[in-house]
Amino acid sequence: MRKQGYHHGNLRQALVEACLSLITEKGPTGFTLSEAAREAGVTPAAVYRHFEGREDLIAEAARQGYEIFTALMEFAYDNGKPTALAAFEATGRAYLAFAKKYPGHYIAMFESGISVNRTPELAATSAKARAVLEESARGLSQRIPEDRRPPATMVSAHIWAMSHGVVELFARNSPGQQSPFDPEALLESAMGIYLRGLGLIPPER
Amino acid sequence: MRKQGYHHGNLRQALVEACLSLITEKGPTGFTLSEAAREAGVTPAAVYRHFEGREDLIAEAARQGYEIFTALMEFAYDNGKPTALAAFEATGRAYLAFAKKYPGHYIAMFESGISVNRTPELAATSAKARAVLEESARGLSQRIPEDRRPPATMVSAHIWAMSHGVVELFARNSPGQQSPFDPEALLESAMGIYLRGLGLIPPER
DNA sequence: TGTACATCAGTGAACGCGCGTTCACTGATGTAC
DNA sequence: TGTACATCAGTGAACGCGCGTTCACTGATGTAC
Repeated sequence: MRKQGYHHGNLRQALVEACLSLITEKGPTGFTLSEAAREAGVTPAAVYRHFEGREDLIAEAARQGYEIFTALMEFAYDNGKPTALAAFEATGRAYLAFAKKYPGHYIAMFESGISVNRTPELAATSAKARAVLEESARGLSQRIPEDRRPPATMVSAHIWAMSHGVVELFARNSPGQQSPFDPEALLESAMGIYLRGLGLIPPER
Repeated sequence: MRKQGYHHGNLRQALVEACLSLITEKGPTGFTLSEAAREAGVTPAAVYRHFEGREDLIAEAARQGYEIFTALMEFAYDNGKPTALAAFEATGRAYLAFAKKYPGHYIAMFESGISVNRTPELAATSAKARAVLEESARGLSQRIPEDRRPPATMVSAHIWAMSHGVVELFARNSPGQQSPFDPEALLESAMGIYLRGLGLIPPER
């Protein structure tokens, strides 16, 4: 972000970071290319040396987000250790932690309207993220007797939807008032009830 | 939307509708006041006869959304008939149906970043909507033995988050590809597992 | 029923503004010899 | 080590554009008598 001479040194990344902080502040469509340039301490024209335009900039922010996201999820999942159940719960917590720690990335990824198929690279990165979630769900659902085992992709979708819903409705100081619930507690309790419903933890605590 | 003479006749509502269709197309911040005026067949200056500006217009769209939403939820809930469980499931389905049928309203309400406390009127309307959801959850959770009964507000929040997550991730042809799941089926199955986890429906189907 | 007049809801011209984008340019950096 | 030169990454001026907002205005409507 700091500029010492005529050459910036790392303008590309500085622009991505300006974009991220503007997204966090004003939403995915609430800022202009010129603003991002200004925040990076540079002329609007300079942006074109690195990106084709605003969309392209946001897409790169999203890509970096998926990169971080995947790493975090993989770390949390830890190849299903110590148990499939614990690993699964850890991914849920990691999802929330990511949304909290990287709000700009999160918005670029899930709220900006940028298509994941915009570039092959973005598609690949996001597919990898999804794969971790699904592998975690698969490990888990294998412990359910085969005849009443739901598809792992479905379980994964359920938890993803729940996590995303919690983030959107309760983790941001979203529509005006702040949340009446602690988002972590909310996700934890929802997952507990859900897993009980799957027969993976005993009905009585 | 049709203009026959010098006077529009119902410009205020026409503007709201233009706003809704633009929101659906381009997102909550992806259109201008002038565009909305144009779509309603009117000069930008005319908008100021009815609204203070863009935000005010969106807020009115959101308010109308909450109005419809509440009515739909109340109809689905039907005072807990025939059973608390059936009524609860009906509200879940109604949530999804609303999001599908009124995407513009839905976005104005939940994605536009318009604070629900912007005007007392908007706050009241949205509180009423939330109340229906909570009453439904309360009726349901009363059937759980008191010593292990979760707070109704929490149950309500869980279902709301799940529904919202399903809408955002799977009901829109959101990030690029269309959904791999039918959103109705996804919500239905998630709610089934969740309710089983609460001990409200038997463990084995 | 007809007329005069007040009110209302729109027009259209004007303004200043910031944006995106292009372009020839220039200062800084890297490298061949 | 020094120098010449190519390349790179930025500048800043220029442009046309559409926006938001204001204003005096005007055409349509409603109403009192």
